[in-house]
Amino acid sequence: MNGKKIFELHADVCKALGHPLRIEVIDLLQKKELCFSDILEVTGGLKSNLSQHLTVMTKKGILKMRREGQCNYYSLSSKKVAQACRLMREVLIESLKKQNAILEKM
Amino acid sequence: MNGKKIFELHADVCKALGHPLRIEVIDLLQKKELCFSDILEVTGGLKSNLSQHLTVMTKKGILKMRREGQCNYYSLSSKKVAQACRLMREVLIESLKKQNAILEKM
DNA sequence: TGTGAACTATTAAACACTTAAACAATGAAT
DNA sequence: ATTCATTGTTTAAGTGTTTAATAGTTCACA
Repeated sequence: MNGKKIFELHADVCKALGHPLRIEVIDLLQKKELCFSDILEVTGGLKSNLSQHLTVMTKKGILKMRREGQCNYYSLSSKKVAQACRLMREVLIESLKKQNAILEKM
Repeated sequence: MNGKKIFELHADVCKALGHPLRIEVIDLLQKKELCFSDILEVTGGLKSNLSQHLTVMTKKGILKMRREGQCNYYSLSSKKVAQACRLMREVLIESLKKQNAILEKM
């Protein structure tokens, strides 16, 4: 494997976290597996769009899908996804706090 | 704050991980702070390009920058960035293994 | 055969990436 | 003080990628 190839694959997986709707879905699925229409009900928006985003996340390996009867159930492929997401949320919070502190000094 | 606003900000921070060069930089900075030209030497490519990627990461709060003498030193804003990145790398590895297992069955 | 659940295809608009060139800011040499 | 080299940053243009919206399709099953 070319030395840079791993960075491409890694970035590709990370990219799957880089959309508000996808973050919201990961947040939802932290608690438990849900089917497509359950997710749609919470997130709102178009079915086709949600479907596309779920497909992206599944292809990149951060979600798993299982078909049962007429419903498609989605879940996180690993707890590590939720952990990584939580860590990045903390990075965000710290960054917002820092910005705020700077603003208050002005 | 609008309920969805946090997802946007969160996705924005995650998006900063979604590029091969930026993953490579995070990998490098895990060990220690480095100055621009050190990073450039390892990653290769154009300096203007690297500069832009570093600026993005700094603005999104995942890197810090410090000027010393004629050099700009970059470092991770928090160990959490490295941790999150490592977790996502593990998610990738697991996903690659799974794909491989599927291929071998064929 | 009709219905509910979800996926796929298409396209225009928005956004991100690369490249090259111009532009600071600093420090050293004359 | 002036000039030069070094170290990056900024800007602008062109290209490529991602996203949202719409419409159409598939599949299971009652």
